[in-house]
Amino acid sequence: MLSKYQPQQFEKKWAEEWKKAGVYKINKVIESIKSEEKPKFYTLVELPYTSGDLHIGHWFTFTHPDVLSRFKRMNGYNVFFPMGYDAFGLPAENAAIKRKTHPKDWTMKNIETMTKQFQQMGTMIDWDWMTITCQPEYYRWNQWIFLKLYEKGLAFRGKALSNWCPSCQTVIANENIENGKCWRCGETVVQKEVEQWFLKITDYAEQLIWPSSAEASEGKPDKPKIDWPKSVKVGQNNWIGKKTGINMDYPVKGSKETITCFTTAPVNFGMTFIVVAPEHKIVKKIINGEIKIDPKCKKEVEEYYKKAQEKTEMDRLTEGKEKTGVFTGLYATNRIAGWDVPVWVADFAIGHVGTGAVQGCPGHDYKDFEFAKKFNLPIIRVVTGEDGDQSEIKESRQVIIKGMKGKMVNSKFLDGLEFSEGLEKTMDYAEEKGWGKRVFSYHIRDWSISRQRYWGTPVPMIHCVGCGVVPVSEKELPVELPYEVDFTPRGMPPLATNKKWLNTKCPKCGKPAKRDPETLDTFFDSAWYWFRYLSPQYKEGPFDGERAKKLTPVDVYFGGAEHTLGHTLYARFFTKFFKSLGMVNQDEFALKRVQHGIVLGPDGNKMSKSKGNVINPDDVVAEYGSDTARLYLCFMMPYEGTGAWSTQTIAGVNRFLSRIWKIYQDYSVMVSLTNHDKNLEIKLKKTIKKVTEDIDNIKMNTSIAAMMEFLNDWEAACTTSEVVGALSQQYAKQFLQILAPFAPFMTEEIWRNIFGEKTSIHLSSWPKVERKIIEEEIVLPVQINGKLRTTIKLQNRNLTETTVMDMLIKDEKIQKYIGGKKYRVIYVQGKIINFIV
RNA sequence: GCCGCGGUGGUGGAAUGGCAUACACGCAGGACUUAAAAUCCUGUGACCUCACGGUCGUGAGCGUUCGACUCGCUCCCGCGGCACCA
Repeated sequence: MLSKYQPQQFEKKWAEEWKKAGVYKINKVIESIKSEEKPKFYTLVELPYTSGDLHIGHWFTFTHPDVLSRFKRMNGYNVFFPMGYDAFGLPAENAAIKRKTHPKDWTMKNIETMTKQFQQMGTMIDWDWMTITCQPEYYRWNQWIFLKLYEKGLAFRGKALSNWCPSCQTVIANENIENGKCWRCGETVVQKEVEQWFLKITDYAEQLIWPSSAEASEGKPDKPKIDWPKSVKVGQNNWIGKKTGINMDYPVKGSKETITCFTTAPVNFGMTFIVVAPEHKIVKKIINGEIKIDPKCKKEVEEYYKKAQEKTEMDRLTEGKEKTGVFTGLYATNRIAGWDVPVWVADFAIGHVGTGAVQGCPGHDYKDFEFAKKFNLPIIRVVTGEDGDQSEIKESRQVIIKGMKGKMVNSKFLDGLEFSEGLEKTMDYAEEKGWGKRVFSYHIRDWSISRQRYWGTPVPMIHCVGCGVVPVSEKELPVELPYEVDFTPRGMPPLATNKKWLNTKCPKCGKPAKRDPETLDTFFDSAWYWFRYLSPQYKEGPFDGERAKKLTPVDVYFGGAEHTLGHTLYARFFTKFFKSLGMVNQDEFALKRVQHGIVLGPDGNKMSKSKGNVINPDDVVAEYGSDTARLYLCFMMPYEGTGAWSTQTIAGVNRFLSRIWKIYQDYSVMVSLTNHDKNLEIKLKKTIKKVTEDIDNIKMNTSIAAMMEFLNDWEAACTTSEVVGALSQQYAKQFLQILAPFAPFMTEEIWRNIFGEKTSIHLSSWPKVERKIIEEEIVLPVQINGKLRTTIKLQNRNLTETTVMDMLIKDEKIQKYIGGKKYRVIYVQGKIINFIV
């Protein structure tokens, strides 16, 4: 009697068996790196946040990496696929406040439930090898790294206008603002001047720029190939925002002042005014009387400055697009064009962007144009070379924009030049004359890492009245995060409320001093965690350098696209910093980056409790088992894709596994196979090849499709040949092996119980891939004038054109098209034949 | 506005420049059943045709090619990122 496919009967059993036998022990990986017999493979998945809700999206994220890891292991790699949790952070603290519990208790409980759910997945993760960022064993090294950064001048205390979330009561990073709102709570972010800790990521701006693909491929044979998505590289480069330009100096008439404007395109022959930001030093000097101007103008400037102060930067940039501004009464000299331009104050200029002053070229820039139009300033468009309307160029090198009010100016300066050449010449000229200096500018800003909240790594610094800011000595680490703290929002850092913790002695002078009550941004925690994964218990440093040498860089890093501008950039920054300290010798921490999409609810919406469309992995496992869930998640769409969960498709995938189960049941009753199907064997070899290539390229959906196709053929062969199985045991086992990374439980059950194997299928070696598979028969498409008209069966794909032509010329159908006409033939051996009549 | 990615059946999606729509879902018809579920078989891009067969067809339009979903150019639409960035 053949049994039905009932995964619930054996999945738990194998999970326990694997654990008992230590099939997935990382210790074994660590032992074998010493011998260097096997190549290493480091699979990394972004460490999940301990939200407590494990939803099917987590499974989706982890299944593909698990399949790849199992596959690599069967292919002889020493695979390192560790796990950890991102356990500090605001959501835990907010949840604890809401539930009247403690962030630590809440977090640790979540880790427990999440781990249990994860374990059902049947991943090859070793759950005894974990890294949890909220534990002192981990954050102690955050503090150590912070001290190193401080030592190198890369961590500094600064006062800056910062993004402040009034609801979370903390500073948040630029990268974590979505449409002017806090990424975690959705509250509108305001600007507030706050003193805080920064990391000088700007010092690494140049190093963090991804080389163009041309530069990257410029023969560096010793360097490994870095394969990151274009979207990430381009996105990060835009964020770093390196621009070449020039700082132009404009002397202010009747004073010793100079206004410097940064520009990437010095269109000085179209420049008709200057705008300075309200924060500009010129404005301060006007207000304090250092620069004398017309009293009426002064009054207007003062009022405008006051109004601008009341607005946050966000208000200034978002409220309407209507330009505002006032004239200062001052003029500055545009020495290149040879005329004076009025100086205005306007809040569309921002103090910290460029030099805080804009040279207004309304003929070339849209916002300058708007400003000029509103305040009736001249608008000149510079036209050179072949640009613009030729008839007007004859009159002058500069032409007024059609329909715009303005003035015409003659200049021989740009004669005969293309526009871009004109810009170059202007820059050269300005530098030569000492009126300007070429500079680079970057968009990226220093990384604010202070958080005025409780649940994070304490900043290992002490504030002493006499000595100032003093670092905690390395020996004193960790500065433990105290449990007893009032962390409800009170407008001050919660740690400051625990006086016992706060008050300490200055390490320098020994007098009473206070600890820094701030905590580190959790992106600090995740900027280096994969190094800690190598040795979670290591006590001599953040990680074991020997292991880092053997196991890093990461081979594939799986994660979300939302971390393009935050986490992955910080992680690259830390890697380069570690390299500068000699701790590692790699430029990039991950050779390949793969980004997952999102599993939507069955209704096509993002899963959320309020919509009631959340798919719980536990329910799926109860209904179909883990193998089906895993297989479905791999089959439903490519890893990068986003799509809805389908209760119908998963039933189809379950059907596929049932059919496999059934076909293997035959082997338990089979005595001997008399009629092994040679054709099917060739199909299997092709399937093995396809599956091997596709898993390597993380195209799990098409590898499953290939296996489905094979099963269809196999079943068909079983009925036609009237031989149970149709495939000898040797090959039936191979098919089971290529399915094993996807369906670890079922394949193990069959491997052991039906084929009687003594060791796990997951420790077996991947079937050999045959490079050249000789097919007994192929079908060649025949085209007439590029259109498919018929096909022809060939004994093999290596037949010559003459042979094929001999066969075809007799064909009636072909004769219908080519009979009596002139034609020529294109024959691609084994692929296609095309008659051009 | 700038940058990046995409547009293929009813649906999810396949196709080193070489048979477009693999695989799956759904749907339709059939077998089994007293009946249903499950399972199995057949069909399934559109249009014309009783049929054999033919025409059209990968967002639109040009182009390169014996041959284009794939390469080039010009548009249209959708998604994502950045942005009063000087």
